[in-house]
Amino acid sequence: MTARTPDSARDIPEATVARLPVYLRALTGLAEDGTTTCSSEELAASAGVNSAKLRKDLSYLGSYGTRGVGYDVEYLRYQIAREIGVTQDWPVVIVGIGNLGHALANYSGFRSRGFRVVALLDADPDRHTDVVAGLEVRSFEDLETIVAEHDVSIGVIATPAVAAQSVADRMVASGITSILNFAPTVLTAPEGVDVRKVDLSIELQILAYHEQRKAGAIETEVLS
Amino acid sequence: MTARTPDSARDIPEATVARLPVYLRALTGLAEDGTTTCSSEELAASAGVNSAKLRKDLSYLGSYGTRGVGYDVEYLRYQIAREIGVTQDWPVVIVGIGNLGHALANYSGFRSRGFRVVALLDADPDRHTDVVAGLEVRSFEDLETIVAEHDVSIGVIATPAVAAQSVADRMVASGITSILNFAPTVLTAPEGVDVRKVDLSIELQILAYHEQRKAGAIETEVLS
DNA sequence: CTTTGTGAATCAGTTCACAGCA
DNA sequence: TGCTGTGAACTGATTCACAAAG
Repeated sequence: MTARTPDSARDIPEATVARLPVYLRALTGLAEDGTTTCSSEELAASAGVNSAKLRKDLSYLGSYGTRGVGYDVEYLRYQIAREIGVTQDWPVVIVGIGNLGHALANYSGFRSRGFRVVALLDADPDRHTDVVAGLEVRSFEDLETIVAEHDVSIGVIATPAVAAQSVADRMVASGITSILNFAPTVLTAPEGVDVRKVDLSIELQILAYHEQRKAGAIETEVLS
Repeated sequence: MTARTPDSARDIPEATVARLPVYLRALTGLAEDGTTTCSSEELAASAGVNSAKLRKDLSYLGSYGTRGVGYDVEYLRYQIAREIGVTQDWPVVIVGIGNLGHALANYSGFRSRGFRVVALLDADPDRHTDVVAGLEVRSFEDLETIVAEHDVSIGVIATPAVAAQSVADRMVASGITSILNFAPTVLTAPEGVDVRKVDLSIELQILAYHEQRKAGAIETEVLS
């Protein structure tokens, strides 16, 4: 056993991991503006966080700044990209090519950030003639073949809620170990398989909650 | 001043607020299955959380359960819906009718959860002839009129990143106080305006980070 | 006897404030 | 002198474990 855990084996807090992509995007923006160096204050402003949090977050990756100066934009950008793992190319399959699946297939932000959509699958044979984002929509039955062929470890679910769990089960069986779920349902997956969800209507409901309280506060003000 | 803050003025932790929509969905599912009563254990399982957390969350709303028995599904569902504010109808405008805007306009989960899309706006005149989800795509210039006419307080941004901040500014100026941002950029808004973001590629990047570490762990195992 | 509702304990995340280095 | 990197203090969220209620 070495005294220090080597390389990228340090454990980074979940909250920090969730912000690294934001910093990466901010740094890309600064680089495009021709900025070569930035302080924690400037980068924090572009990323929409406070500078103490930014510095603490970066400290989990290592000491990539220079005291009295700041950070080299390009160097830091590379270090964060490497830490996240987006310097390599991740093949991805999307299952469920309805409105949302369409939008995801065409989303350029995946391609530009190290993700390559290798296949679009749908259970409905009527969709198998479609070509979306330059890819033919294929049968869900082809999942195993595609996963094996392209060594896919990340799957995206954009099916209706009722189909989502069975799609997830089949993904796991075929060897996928990370799932991004857009279907409005809770998925269960075995230990070792990561599931993240994006729920469009939940975010709106959270806004509605706060909006309702604003209205309440105004009423209270008027009454007082 | 009363000793106890009245009605819904109690303050509920942010983490709890974010889970209430999940409980609401789980309860709707149970109700559809014909379940009339459930324990915290059962509801927690449907929502994908542990039962202690569920009970603590519900305790912020009030005492809606019966000791020794559990919760009445329909009654609890209504109480949570009321607390979130989705018993009323929230008019919403969507700006940016590209692939994602299309998908959002057609998303049935909004309608069924108390949100009514009253207008689709786009800056591109070529899109103004389109009809999406039964609504004509209108000019972004109509924003103020529509917000005033329908008393809109929630706006959804699905434009490219470069346009997002100016759309947000214009929304705020027109009276919108809650914004859901799908554009991959950090928005700034004045005090009193809530902004939430949904970033499709950030979620994938978080999965990639964990996926990369799994691969690393396997390598370490092989070496040891 | 079962299951809720909740103080107390624990754990994670954020902010503060300043020592240490360029 | 200026800005990073980080212990220490603080704040918020989660989990535990049990008293209170039906």
